[in-house]
Amino acid sequence: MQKKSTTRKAHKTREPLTRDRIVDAALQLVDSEGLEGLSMRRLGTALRVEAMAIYHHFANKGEVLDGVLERLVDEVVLPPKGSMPALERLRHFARSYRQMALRHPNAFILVPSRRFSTDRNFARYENLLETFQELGFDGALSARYFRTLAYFCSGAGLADIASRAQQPDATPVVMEDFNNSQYPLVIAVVPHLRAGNLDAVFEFGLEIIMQAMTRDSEAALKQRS
Amino acid sequence: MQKKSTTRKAHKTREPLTRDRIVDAALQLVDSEGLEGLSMRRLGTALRVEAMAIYHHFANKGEVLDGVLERLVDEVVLPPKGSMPALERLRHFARSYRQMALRHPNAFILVPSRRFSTDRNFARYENLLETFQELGFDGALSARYFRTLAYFCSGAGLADIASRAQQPDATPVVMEDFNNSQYPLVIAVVPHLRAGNLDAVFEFGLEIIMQAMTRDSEAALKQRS
DNA sequence: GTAAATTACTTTACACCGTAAAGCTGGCGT
DNA sequence: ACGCCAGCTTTACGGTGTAAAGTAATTTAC
Repeated sequence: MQKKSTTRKAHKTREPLTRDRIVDAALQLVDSEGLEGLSMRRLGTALRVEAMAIYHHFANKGEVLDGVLERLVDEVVLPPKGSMPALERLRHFARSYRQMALRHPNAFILVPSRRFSTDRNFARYENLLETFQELGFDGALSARYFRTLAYFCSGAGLADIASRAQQPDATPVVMEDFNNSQYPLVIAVVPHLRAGNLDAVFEFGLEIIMQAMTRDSEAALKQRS
Repeated sequence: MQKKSTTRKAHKTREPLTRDRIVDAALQLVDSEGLEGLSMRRLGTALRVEAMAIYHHFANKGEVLDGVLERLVDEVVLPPKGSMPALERLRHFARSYRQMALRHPNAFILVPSRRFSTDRNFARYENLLETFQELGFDGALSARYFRTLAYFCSGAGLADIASRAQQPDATPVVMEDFNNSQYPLVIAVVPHLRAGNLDAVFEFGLEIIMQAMTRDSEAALKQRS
């Protein structure tokens, strides 16, 4: 009752602002310019509006960032219940999480650092936890595996982004006189951490967690029957 | 030759600025006020100096942050080579990493998000990789386990910090009408993720990685002999 | 011993930031 | 027809990082 239909109202004036349009523009700005490139004034300019206009839709900049965050987590998909075994669904979830991170390297930092407890997000958790329940895990074990998977995925997202980001100022680690340096083990490892190999590194770690879950799931389901 | 002894010079004037003193004050400021509480002017005030004085020791604010970052990673200890088996040393390293995160919740975000490739840091990597080598891992496997452990630890640091941070504005998730809500699985899991239980959650995930390393190490060392 | 150079810091200034507060303005309900 | 008010703009304030120039003391050069 307090909010009228903002839908069909722009008939001859310009398109009015909406939370959606603002968050769209904000995410686009962050994707292209980086997190520090997002200012209320720049965001206003992108929307052909004065900065203060945004404050009629969001209380402050933090709320805009929360909107962007919500967009990001919405991109992560857990396959629907019947589509594949529970373990495979979790594996897809983890991969989807990582793909989201790589699509939004500048914005991703928001995900593990900004806390958000919206109702919608609780629903997401509930969905995920159903999958753990299918594996036979109780609350304690679900909590542990949920966090283990989340730790791994968010750490991988951050680290991979940092690995891929080539900052122009930094020394490009010239291999010329680095090859016979004092750090032979580093040299042996570096090629395996190039951008093209990070997928395999991620899959390696993910597999370790998945195998542990498989074992515990079999034990839990057997005991239960 | 270009830098004279800046050590004994303050005989009647005040203590002169040094990079160390600046980074000290910066870390202290971040610890007590948060990352966004660190500004060049506030940092100057803390050092009883004008903000611009700092620029005679650091090119810009980013370099100061890099200094703080260096301080943080210096707090993480890998036990010396003879002190205990390689696997135990890595376990201690992981715990030490986590403890550092919990000691500096406001500054920790710098660690997984800021890239830094100082010589000193390469030396640290080399040290760590020696431990993996002891386990019989080649470059590829070292790379994979190194990253898996790092992913897990940095993700855990971030998530635990976010979990512990109670922001005063947020709804304190009133359990009154939440208990018989639509999210029973969330309710079953939440108590296991309270601050007091996060140590156990971390150890759980760490153990999964350690056990995988143990298996692979035994296989690698056996094959080698 | 004096002049020049260097070092360590301050002063001033600029363009940007988030946002509080007040002003405008056109379409709507009555 | 009138007033309201949602949606946007204007102005302003105190903060930010830092470029550029100024100042004072110490060190160096001859």
